[in-house]
Amino acid sequence: MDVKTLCLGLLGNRPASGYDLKKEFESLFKHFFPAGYGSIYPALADLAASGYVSCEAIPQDGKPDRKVYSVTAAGREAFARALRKSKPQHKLRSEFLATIYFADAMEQDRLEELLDERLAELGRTLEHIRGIKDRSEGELSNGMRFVAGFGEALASTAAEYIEANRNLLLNSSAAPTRTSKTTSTNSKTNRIENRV
Amino acid sequence: MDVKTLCLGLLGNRPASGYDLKKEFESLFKHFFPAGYGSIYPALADLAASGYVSCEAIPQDGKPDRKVYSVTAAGREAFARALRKSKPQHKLRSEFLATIYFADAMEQDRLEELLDERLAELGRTLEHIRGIKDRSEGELSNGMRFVAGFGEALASTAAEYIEANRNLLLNSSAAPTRTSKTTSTNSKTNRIENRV
DNA sequence: ATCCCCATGTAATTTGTTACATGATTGA
DNA sequence: TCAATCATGTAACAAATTACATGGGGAT
Repeated sequence: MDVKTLCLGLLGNRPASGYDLKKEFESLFKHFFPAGYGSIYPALADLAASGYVSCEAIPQDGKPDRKVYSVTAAGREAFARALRKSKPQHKLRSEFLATIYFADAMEQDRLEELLDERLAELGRTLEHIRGIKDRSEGELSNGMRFVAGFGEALASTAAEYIEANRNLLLNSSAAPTRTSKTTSTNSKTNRIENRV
Repeated sequence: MDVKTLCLGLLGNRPASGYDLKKEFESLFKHFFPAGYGSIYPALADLAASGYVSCEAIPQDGKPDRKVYSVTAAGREAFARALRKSKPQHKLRSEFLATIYFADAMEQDRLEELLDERLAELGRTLEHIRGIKDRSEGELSNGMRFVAGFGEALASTAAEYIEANRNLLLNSSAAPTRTSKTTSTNSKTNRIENRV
């Protein structure tokens, strides 16, 4: 499942131009599968070359032709095959965590800065996802809702974890607090009233 | 912060061979910064060429020389600079979520299979992290504990979310449930009380 | 016997990111 | 006037993954 396959899948919902697809990537896929023009345009060219999509060029004035792509029958089959293909990955690559791993070798200020920046980013992610959910009330499919909720759950857990445990990086006592109902035994120390 | 920088940082704790570093990547970094020999060996060669590490080759019989690398003063400075460098990224690339996004176009069996496989993987991740924590009781630094706890929190949230919402992908009613203490009131609808 | 651990590396390939290249229209 | 939106693409670069290449020793 690469950018190419994803473009093919999105075109299955409705015909679109590369520019349109970029906007879709910016909206729902942003937090778990970002893609830029540099990936999308070549992907569309490849799909067209494989016969999985057809392209209609619509002339416009002042702008390059708007090239609208539609899935072909072969394209639909190829996408269905891709969905059946096993083992979709789920990969995290976090320079943030890698950096925090070396917290001992860092200055407090720098540490605070990193944690705050990450919290801010998580806040933006949450806003973004909620914005999508609000704006498109009834229009989301089950898959879309599931995915949006998943992103929301992960981002809020991450934020809560950072808030609950940042002191662990500054002082040198205490064990990590799980932001969860199972957190159990942190009675007085740092307990989080949490929830989950 | 790439594999090269991470190797440099790890060598700051103790001298090691490429083989040793691989094992460290397999342990604590596995879930957020995986790296294979194909990345590690070239990284060490680069670091040596830059003068950030020195190498001592220890002859062995039947095996290739064991090459043990140690950080130099220049290497320590370079690593400290890297830690001060701003904006460490935190990137997720999930084919899993991308696939689920198209849940409507998939068969139930396939969907179940994907969810179960993901849950199994999350279970393995949790076991892995807890194993590390248990095995190295007092030896973990604050940074390491924070990172391990972070991974644990994310993985368990993901697992709980999938379990709580898989029905959403099968039936066609209901809104996503946030895996949260407030989940409670799913009285008649499926409404979620949620939110952070 | 067979598999896993030890131990190193190179080369090809894949994928994606960033920078480059162009340019009109619309709204603040 | 300035920024944003619309609209497409190519080329260079970066980074990591995978496959290739080799081989002894020890445990089951």
